[in-house]
Amino acid sequence: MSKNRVTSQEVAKRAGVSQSAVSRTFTTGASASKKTVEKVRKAAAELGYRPNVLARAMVSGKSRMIGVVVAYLENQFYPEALEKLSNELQKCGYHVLIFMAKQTAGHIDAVVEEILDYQVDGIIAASVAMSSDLSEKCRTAGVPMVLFNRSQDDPNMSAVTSDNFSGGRKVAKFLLAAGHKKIGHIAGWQGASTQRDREAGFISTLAEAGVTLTAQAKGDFEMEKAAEATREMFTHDPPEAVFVANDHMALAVLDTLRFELGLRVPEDVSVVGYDDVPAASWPAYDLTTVRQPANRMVTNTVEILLDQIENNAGEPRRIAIDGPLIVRGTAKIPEGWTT
Amino acid sequence: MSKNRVTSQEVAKRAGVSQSAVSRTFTTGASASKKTVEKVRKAAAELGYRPNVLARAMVSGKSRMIGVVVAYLENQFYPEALEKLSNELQKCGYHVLIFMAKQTAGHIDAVVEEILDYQVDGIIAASVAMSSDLSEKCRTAGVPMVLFNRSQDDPNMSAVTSDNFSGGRKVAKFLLAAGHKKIGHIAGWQGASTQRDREAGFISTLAEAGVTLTAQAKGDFEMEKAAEATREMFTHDPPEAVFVANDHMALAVLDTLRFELGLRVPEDVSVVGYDDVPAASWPAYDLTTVRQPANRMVTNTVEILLDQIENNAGEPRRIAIDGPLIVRGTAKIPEGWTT
DNA sequence: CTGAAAGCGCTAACAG
DNA sequence: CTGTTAGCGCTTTCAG
Repeated sequence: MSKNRVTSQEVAKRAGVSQSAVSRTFTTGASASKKTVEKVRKAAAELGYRPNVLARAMVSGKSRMIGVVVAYLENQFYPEALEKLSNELQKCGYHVLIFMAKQTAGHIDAVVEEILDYQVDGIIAASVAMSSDLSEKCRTAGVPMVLFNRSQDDPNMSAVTSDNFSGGRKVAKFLLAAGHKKIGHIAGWQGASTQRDREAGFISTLAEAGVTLTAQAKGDFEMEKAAEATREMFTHDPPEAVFVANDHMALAVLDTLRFELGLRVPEDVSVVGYDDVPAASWPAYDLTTVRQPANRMVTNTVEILLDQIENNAGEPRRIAIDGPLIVRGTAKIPEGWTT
Repeated sequence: MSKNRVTSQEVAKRAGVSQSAVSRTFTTGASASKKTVEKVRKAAAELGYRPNVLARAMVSGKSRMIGVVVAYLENQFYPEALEKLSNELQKCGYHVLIFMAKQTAGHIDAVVEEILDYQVDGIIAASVAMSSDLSEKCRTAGVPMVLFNRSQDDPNMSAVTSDNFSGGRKVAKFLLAAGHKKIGHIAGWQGASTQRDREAGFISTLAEAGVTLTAQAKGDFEMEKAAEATREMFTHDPPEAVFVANDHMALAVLDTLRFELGLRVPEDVSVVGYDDVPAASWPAYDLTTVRQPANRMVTNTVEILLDQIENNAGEPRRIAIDGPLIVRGTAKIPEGWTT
């Protein structure tokens, strides 16, 4: 039951070549004669040899591991993103070392330290806020980091998001076009840039039309809190329409409205979410929402990170990808609405 | 922008001790005088030193990484399990290297090879079938593996599942007690032990009561296929009740029944699922189902694996944890039914 | 193109 | 308890 990994040394002996010859045939970009390669491959196959990635990492300084920090796996958007991220990275010969973070500031610091201990080549921070201290630490450690679905003021931090401001605008325009006047907003966690940007785009566009929010509440991106916010909001002076800061909360809002408060959607109230998670398209919800283009967000994230790693491409980049409003059944559709 | 990691050597110099002294103060179970430890800790803190996990892994033969193979992240059961798994492992000082597997046989082999390349200390295979070849390979490599939510005939492979046979029985008894006679089953992928066991428990219990399935269809654990299976099943000779092999499919079945076929649940048809994923309790679905005790499954999985790793505990273990039937609103409740 | 030799950063005997 | 000495398995100069 002891570790029985075959070493390059053993392969070398069997192939009748030096250990470095073995290394060369398994190192891309190293030169070895056809004959040598052949002998080595044969011996390796017979022995079941595969290079030890960790040993390689030690000397090359490249572990081919990417640390991924995630916080909200209950929100369907993240498992989906994680899967795509992992697949994309796997395709490029990297692998994901995963870290669950609690949203408490201290914990994230600890988590990043741990990640760094593993000598990852890069870090993807999904849905977590990074202090400048931390990003500074990663920079001095020479480990590039890109924020996924969250952006930071820090100008030398790369970030990929959807265009949340524009998304907020789209929702406002849609609701306005439908003739809604009394409009509410159920917000996520204010510490999140996504929340702030969506809200800013939403409110400013409303303001341009002379409309002010009649109700506002915080759901902190949690279902239970969103349900509670809904109860409160609809007890007093119910709005005709609500923009919920993400789908995860919107599902709870919908359920609360329908099954607890006995309201009809969209007849009594229009609801719009954000993300377009899988559940948003399930008939039971059929949620009108703004789509975050997960595929493109992932592709861009990986591209930026690998660029940083492999080409040491200097400038941090921040990308905001535009996503469409997906019109479904939870919000009144403006007359003559197209697209 | 170059890697600037501080080494134990540098810490040693600054603390005025040998490099091994530094190693000792950071190695649990090594002895160093209070004084030395103090000096070293101080120097380390000033320099921001942290041990390089990979280097440590090289010499100790322990990477403190666990490879986790996952296939169905769309099914809410898995993100939940993954999160718990990762947290539990993190608590024990291990970290998760994640691998997405496609269900094609060849791909899994390749994936396991890659995992092994990273010198993981153990492997958790969630929802994937392992060939005996593969498990054999892991065994010779000295890397213990435990199957999560899937079990294999191979007697020297550890596995943790819920008691799927018993779960299937519970569903059958419940449906029978409600007086249903025409009963259908929408199955998952037959290659999965979970599917086979749930079905066996279900059908055999029905048989004991002299009841035979009036309809049967395959959904392969996919929503779209489950929806298609539902359409077909309810077009001809609709059953009064259906047992769907997991919640993920059951959600699609419910939507198809209600919004496409115009049937009322549970008035026209009773539906029971399996897993008790988060969405099952959302009011829009309110699905009656059998709970898989994710927490206990995870705890057991980690315990078995670490036991194997740290104590080289020989015998493979197979655990099937009993889960309760969660009675909610999608199935007719038998008169006088308790618990 | 190829082998010999020098480490990557760390832990684990081994003497003292 | 402490420093010295070997490596872990591999890539990468460096001579040939």
